[in-house]
Amino acid sequence: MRGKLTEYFFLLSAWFFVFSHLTLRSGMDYHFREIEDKWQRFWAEDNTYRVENTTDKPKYYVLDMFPYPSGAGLHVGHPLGYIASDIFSRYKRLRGFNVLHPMGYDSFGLPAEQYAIQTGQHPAITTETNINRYREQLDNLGFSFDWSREVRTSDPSYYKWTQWIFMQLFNSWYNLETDKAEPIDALIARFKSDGNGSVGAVCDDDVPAVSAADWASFSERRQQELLLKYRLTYLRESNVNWCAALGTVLANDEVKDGFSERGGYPVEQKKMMQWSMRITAYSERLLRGLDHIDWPDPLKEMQRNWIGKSVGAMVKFAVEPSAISHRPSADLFIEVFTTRVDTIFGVTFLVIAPEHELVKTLTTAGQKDAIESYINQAKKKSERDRMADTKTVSGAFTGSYAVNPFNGDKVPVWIADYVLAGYGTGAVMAVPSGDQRDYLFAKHFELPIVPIIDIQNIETEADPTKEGHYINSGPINGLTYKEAIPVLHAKLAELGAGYAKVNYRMRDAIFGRQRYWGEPVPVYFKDGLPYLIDEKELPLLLPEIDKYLPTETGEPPLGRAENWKYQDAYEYELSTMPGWAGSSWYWYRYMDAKNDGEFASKEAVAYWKDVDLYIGGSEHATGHLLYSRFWNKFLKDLGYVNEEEPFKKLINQGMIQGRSNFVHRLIDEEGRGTNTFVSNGLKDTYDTSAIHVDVNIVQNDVLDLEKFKEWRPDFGNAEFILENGKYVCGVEVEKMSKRYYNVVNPDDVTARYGADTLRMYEMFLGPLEQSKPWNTNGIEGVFKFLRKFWKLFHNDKLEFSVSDEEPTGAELKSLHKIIRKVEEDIERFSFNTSVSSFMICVNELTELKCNKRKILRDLVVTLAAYAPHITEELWTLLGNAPGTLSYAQYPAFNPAYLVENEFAYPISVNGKMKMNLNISLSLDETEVRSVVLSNPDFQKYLEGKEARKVIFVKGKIVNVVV
RNA sequence: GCUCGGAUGGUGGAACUGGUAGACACGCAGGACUUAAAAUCCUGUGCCCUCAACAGGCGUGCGGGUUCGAUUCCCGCUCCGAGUACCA
Repeated sequence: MRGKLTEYFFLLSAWFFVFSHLTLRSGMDYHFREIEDKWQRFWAEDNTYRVENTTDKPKYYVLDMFPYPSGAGLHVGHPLGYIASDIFSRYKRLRGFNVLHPMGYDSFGLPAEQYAIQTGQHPAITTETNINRYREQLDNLGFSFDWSREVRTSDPSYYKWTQWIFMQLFNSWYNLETDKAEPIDALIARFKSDGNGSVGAVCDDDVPAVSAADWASFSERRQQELLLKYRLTYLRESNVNWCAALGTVLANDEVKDGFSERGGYPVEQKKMMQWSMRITAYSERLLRGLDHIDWPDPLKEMQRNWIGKSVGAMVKFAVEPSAISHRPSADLFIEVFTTRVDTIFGVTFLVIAPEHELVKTLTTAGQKDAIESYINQAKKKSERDRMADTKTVSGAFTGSYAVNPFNGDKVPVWIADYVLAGYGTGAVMAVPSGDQRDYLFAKHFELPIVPIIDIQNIETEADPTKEGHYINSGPINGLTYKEAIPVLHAKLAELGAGYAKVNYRMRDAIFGRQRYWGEPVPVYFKDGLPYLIDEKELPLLLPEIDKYLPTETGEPPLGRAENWKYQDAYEYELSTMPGWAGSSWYWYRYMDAKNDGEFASKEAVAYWKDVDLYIGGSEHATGHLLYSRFWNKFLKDLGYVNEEEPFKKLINQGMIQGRSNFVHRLIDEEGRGTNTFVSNGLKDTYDTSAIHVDVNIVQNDVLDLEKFKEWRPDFGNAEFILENGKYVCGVEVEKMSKRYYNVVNPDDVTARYGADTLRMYEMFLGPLEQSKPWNTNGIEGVFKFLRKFWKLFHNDKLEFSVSDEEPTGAELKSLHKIIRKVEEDIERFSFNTSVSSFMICVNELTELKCNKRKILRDLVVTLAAYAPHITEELWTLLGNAPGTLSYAQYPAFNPAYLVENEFAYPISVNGKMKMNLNISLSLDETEVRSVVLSNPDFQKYLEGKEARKVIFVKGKIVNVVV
């Protein structure tokens, strides 16, 4: 304790030294460090931003995507969204809302585990360290988070409820009749009374028909097996992305080009028993829900594409028996999904995926070698290879034929890797006249191409249009597309050959990882079947293990836990939940973060309802944001929450890219680097190579030569060829990363300029949604602005001095312009323009030498959301109680102060601006017309010509047409 | 390939529903203050022509169009960024 205290004082005095040094150096009177420390401490001690769940104020929920606490700490790009959301939260508070603005950590994840593997350090320990560092950095920026509601997904008190939600999913099925999830008990009751024949449910494809009598006769085991086919989370043998190097399974969106997104290791397809989430049950609701939420259109579009709804039909093609030697049954069919049944008479062959289950059956003896070699070749191709040559046509004939149910034509069955096993039925009916891939395939293998529409042009490529009238198409000849569809659907039903069907691209989400640092799945196995542990035993704690690696037998790390058994008898599930588990419901936990009896109380959920504003990156479009909507809908179906959609409005903040600096090193004749460096403007006259240089020793692209020599002692005696006495560095925009020496730590910026400057500067940089490179070139301007603002309240002797005189019209006008502007800008998330307007306002008031209390008081409130520290300080200097600024009232805008009676009309001739004329705004069109035309200065623009027409827009423009 | 964004001075950007393009800031140049520097303040700064002022011409990626008037709307193109990947 004593040691800590001494350390504290030492640090404090060190700070004061740095601080007073800075002050003396710059001679400034705005002591940001002192002010910011003081108020950050005050807010923490005062619990200024603690929020209650019960008030008579309207609620407003502002959420940031919580961070994964990485070892690298925050860089200057991370806080961009947090600053915006903080400004918005503070503004809403000033508008009388009860604002929930929490923060927490998505603290389960791979990097901590990878670090544990390397160092043996428990991930919980490194995670804790990283969180503390993040917290310190966040605190430095003056955010108004209610830290009493902090959540950490890796904390047992939190993952207890993640596990609980998993249990609810396990205990639920999706009823298509009511179009919602329901308790599994209701399904069991149906089985008991009627069997499963009448049950409309989302379930596995291979569910057998079961009568009530069957069900009653089933063993416990068979009953459980059947139920598992209906549960919303279920075990399934699925093709997973297996990454041998990571010893784990990756989700589709974690694999890029056949390699793991993290680490870049090769990924192969492997069959494995996996927990899955039946998100497909919600496809339609996830799609429809997008129409009712205020999200950026590109983001919604991404989700729509991901869900990938297509309306079409299933059509069965009977396999022609003759050719097949070893036919297992008489009624063998190939089922295809098509969005163009209308082209069925143009089918000249079928194509099935190389992995299709019928491939073996359909291959005739004569084609066996060709098919096998093609399959082997397809297997060897990595996804990257397949992507690289989309133009190459490949495939093999099985030797079998199928029969077109509509006209009885025999068509050959081929295999080709352009047909994917995982989509639709893994088989397509090929219509070369209407589909370009089919067309290329037919041309390549010399298969027939049959035109089916009269105006179709298939000379050089397929024509997919639906215009015109059908030909060569039996019953639909002469009909248009619209007329043909009902005829075809009727025919399909009549023939028993198919039915209309809606297909989705989205697949069920795999919900398990062969990893340690994640939520344990609250399941144990008895006779090879999964059972939930008792709810009272939650949380199922993550056990200690000796090493964070898979076991020797290839089991996940949890297999190493000693004596880790349910009731000392049954094996627990050894995989853990994926990264997105904890983040799929966290916004509810913030509502009632400490509740030990529920994930959040009914009252809290009823009060806060949903997130009004969510700010985060668009990279989560098809992961986190889709899973969260899924879990939210599920929780609503069971009555635990009240809203169909969790995030009413969403804003994507752009990425802050790094801005790298280079020095240009002179190269000698042999191509070796020398000890001489050339300034950027002169580099083209020499042979040079560029070397990254730490951006922190560069200011406005000018290199600090001494610091450079210090930074790279190996260049301690470097020589420089300067331009205008300076060494100018080269510049490039790259990812912000340690290896480019372009990482800027917000702590360094706040040490130099303060948090208020950093906050305003990040906003000043440009529109929130836009990605932009970080550079500090303009930060001085924002810093100067704050000092000017401070000066308004102080006299020449740097004493606080405001006057109680009545404000003038000009002063009131300036104030009310900014009151309106900030209001408008914040509501449309245009924070950058507000900062400019604040500068204009302070420039105007400085010009007017305004230090009137009545003006400055309101200005302080208006600026409070952007620069909370300096405004708190001035607010108390103005005589208000400390801490009350956050809950003050945003000043009311009074348009009366902005009324003008004159306007400097731009006068243009033929649309080109020529001059300005001050004209009273009370004049109407004819009066203005005569004022302009009779103005002597204006005559010369007419050049003696007649004014043919005068366009007049009141308060805007006068345009004279000659 | 498809989908969605974007392109404005030396730089970041502004111009909200078609109405004075370049606000605000950085940078740069010049000046004041200072022994000097820092800080601060003042002036100028889209490009071209002009000694300069006045005046003029050009100008929002490129080419057209609609309009009294286009950075803004329409058509075609170029380039950059993001997402997606043979989806039947």
